[in-house]
Amino acid sequence: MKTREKILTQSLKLFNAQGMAQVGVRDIARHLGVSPGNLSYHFPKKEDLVLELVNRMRAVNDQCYNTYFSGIPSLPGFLQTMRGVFSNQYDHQGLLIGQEEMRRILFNEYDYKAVEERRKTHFKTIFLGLAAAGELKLESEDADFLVSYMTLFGRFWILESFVSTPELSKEEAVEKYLRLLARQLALFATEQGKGSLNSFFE
Amino acid sequence: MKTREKILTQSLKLFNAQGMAQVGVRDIARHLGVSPGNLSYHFPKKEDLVLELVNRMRAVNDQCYNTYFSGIPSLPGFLQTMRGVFSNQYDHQGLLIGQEEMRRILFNEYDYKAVEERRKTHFKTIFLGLAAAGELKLESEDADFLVSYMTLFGRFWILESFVSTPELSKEEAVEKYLRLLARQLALFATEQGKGSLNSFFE
DNA sequence: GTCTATACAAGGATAGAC
DNA sequence: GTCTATCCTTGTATAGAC
Repeated sequence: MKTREKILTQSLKLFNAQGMAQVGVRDIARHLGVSPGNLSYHFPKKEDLVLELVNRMRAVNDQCYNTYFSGIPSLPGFLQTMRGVFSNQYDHQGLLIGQEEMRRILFNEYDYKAVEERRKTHFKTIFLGLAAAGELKLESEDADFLVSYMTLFGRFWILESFVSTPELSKEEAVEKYLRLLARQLALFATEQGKGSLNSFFE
Repeated sequence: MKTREKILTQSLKLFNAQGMAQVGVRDIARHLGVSPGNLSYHFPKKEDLVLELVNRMRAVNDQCYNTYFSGIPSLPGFLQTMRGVFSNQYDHQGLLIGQEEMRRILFNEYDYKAVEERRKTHFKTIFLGLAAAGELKLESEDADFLVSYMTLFGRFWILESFVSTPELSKEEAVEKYLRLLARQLALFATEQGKGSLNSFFE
């Protein structure tokens, strides 16, 4: 494996274990048996390293969503998609828990506002699609309400999990929050949708 | 005002403006016209300073909840309480946004698990009280579901607000997330409860 | 292109004089 | 209570070996 890849792999491992702020470039270098300066060569700033990891996480998430959009809208399909997303988020917990740092970096890098908007329309499309498919029954501003729920929940379930129930395994945590999400969706589900949800967890 | 108080006031101001990680002890000292060493005298570690600010925030929050418990359970009462809590959280945004740092500190300081449990039973008591008062209609595990919702939402609405809509003023942000909370509660409200909710926002 | 060694700046923390 | 001086760690930059 190339050094660059090794750095990324090892960094993520350390970030997940100790948090971004606690892991210094010297730590990473030591774990790899290379010099700190070598890190600087591959990633001039620690930010660059983090940004690369964030981009990879996002790429996997996007793939999950794309798979969803390539099929027929359904609640089980959506939950399966979110299971993939949650699992991926869990694998990058170190980045997500270091919220502040990550936010600062992304803020400088992207048109953050645009990314946020895209995220929202994304979910709105999904929910309206589920309504059209007869899975959800959405009145007046229910779709926007669900979008608000989804953006907050989808971003912070993992932080909540670590704060509230740090003893859970990855599978347990993902399933727990997937069920909470399903329960929320059930509040807006048609009879058909409720059947879909029940079948998903069997 | 004693130097100790001045330090706390100024620190919070700077933390809110720039984030905990971005504000150094030297910055705080310079803004106060005292030496960095003087800060160390009053707060040996930066952690100690943060911890004191967190404790004060919590004290105000507890006061909000105590006021609620001293009255008759009602949805408007609860929302009013949460408006106070949200407002207080907003005033301490710097601490809450520096999630990682704060969590590390609290983890060492308290029996964190116990605090989390207390928080949950707290909300459960509130929701069961609202059900008993005829405001909410809770079946089987609805109460636990709402508690899960409330702990996550109550902790992360402010982060979500800054990520998602950083342009909002304090009042706008607090009202926005208070309405989202109300909307969630409305999903479990009795006819009486729905009336209560509507009256609250008029 | 890849890596080591090393220097520098900035931040938290401490000791000791006043 | 307050200050100065100093130490240690961490992120960052670069000169130069291979």
